[in-house]
Amino acid sequence: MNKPTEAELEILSLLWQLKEASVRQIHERLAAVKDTGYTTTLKIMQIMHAKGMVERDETSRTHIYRPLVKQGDTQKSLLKNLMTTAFGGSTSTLVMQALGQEKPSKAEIDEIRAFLDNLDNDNA
Amino acid sequence: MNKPTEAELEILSLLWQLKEASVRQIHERLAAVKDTGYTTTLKIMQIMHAKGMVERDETSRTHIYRPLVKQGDTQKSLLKNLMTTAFGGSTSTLVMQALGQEKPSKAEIDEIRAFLDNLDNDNA
DNA sequence: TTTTTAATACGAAAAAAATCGTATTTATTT
DNA sequence: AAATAAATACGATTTTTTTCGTATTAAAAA
Repeated sequence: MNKPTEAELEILSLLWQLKEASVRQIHERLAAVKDTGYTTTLKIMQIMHAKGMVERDETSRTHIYRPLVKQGDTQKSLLKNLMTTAFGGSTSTLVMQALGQEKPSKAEIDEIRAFLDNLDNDNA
Repeated sequence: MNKPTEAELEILSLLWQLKEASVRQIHERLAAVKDTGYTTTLKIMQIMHAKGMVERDETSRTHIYRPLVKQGDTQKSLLKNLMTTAFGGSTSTLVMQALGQEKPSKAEIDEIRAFLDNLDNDNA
């Protein structure tokens, strides 16, 4: 599982969200946020395709891209990496930093509580 | 707050842990894990110094480096970045992924519970 | 049909990051 | 004192990532 580059991740993230998209669709969203050229977006998506991170439907002239790498897997590996490099391996430090970031809603908090209860049961 | 590169982060991480260290000390730990040359480590630490990420005591021949960027701040900004790019901004998804990674101990779980309780109080 | 617009392909350049070799200096050992 | 070892400085190279220009092709509009 090869780590996506920063630019690749931005695009992957949009693909996960949209399920599928053309280069132009992706580019428009990127351009709304950062200053970048169309062919740059195109090229990175082509590279991702060459690497097998995405597939594309070429039946019509405008190719439609879909993510091949699973969001969960990528999240997992990036988190693991960050955990060891920046957090000295401490799960709880990472989790608390994340929670402190911006207050999650009550619903989210409860969701996490339930998750913790489950973990705890397994422990006992 | 400039994002450290991957190689810089590895070194920073060791510096946070050790509080201070010579190039050789850092290099030995790095070399235990990955295949890398001494001058490479040196060069990166010099670059970090030039960028103001670390300070160094040059009074003795062997320079002693100390981190200038705070671990918490760096963690925060890296997490925030990861949260938006890979997690579509969802705190709870990130937290649960992290928790699922490898089971935290009961102590850690309780620590996180307490943290959640606090958050929840503020909400109410 | 001609022109214009919108898409991909592709290579090359630019920028960023990492690696390494060599010179030089300082300390330590013989 | 001479030889060896261990450190920094620094430039150059290599590798990786990002950006972009230009050619070509296909569709749409005039």
